[in-house]
Amino acid sequence: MTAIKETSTIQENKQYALEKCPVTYVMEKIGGYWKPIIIYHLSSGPLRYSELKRAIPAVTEKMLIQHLKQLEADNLVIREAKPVVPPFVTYSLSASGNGLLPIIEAMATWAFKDKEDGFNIS
Amino acid sequence: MTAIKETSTIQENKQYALEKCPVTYVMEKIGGYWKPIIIYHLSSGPLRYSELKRAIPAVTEKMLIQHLKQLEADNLVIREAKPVVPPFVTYSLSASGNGLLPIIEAMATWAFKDKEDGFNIS
DNA sequence: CATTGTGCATACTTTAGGGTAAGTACTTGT
DNA sequence: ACAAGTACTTACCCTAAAGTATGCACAATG
Repeated sequence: MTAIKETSTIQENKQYALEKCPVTYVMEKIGGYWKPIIIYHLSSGPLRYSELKRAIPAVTEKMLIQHLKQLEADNLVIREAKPVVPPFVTYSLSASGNGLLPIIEAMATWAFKDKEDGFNIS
Repeated sequence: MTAIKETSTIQENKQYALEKCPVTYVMEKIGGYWKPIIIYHLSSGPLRYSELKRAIPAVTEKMLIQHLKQLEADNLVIREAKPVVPPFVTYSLSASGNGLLPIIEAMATWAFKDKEDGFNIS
């Protein structure tokens, strides 16, 4: 993962925001471009790595694996690997990851309504 | 064959994600470092620009005004200026902006629980 | 007459994160 | 022999968003 420079105000401010703001906390966990999409795809059941890859064609392998690793590190998804060859790895949502689904749904509801109402081109 | 890149994949992918994913849509609106914090501070009532500035000392004026402008453009906050000098400008949440509060609350609940459960190394 | 306080604007720099391209190890199929 | 499929890894590049620094117009205050 990208090495973080410990002497940047960006990081300091992120710390501030993380403590002050639960939204930022959540963002840290699901804020990557593909994370919510991955979570969405896993919400209907476990998937293999290659299944995810095919389900989200636009994502590159690097991004997919990177986000999966982060999600795993944050205990949102669970990785299970069978020691066979060719490899057999499945990803599924953890309890914590499942807990995000209502939030995502609430967002979807808001987004839908906002898109409707917002015919106001200012 | 001067292959000048006129379209970035980042933008293409953002488009993809925006259409496919309500979370990304919401992120686009409240995804800035300071936006949720601004919204939080406005949730208890309208504030003047300078009051916001003092309420969130860590934010720079550029970021504050930039995010306020974006929030205004997205119809999440309402700017009201009195044509007096010194200027008197207040910001308040719009109906749409208020609609975000339940989401933020849901996030707060999740974040709180996640922090508790997850005394995970990281 | 210089400072303070309002609410911004704008040029320049940094950095975190996303993207590209290529390689790895191992086996099965042709 | 070689391609294809599995699940990654690594080195490097590019950009959008965040940050730094400064300036503006105006009035009241010391």
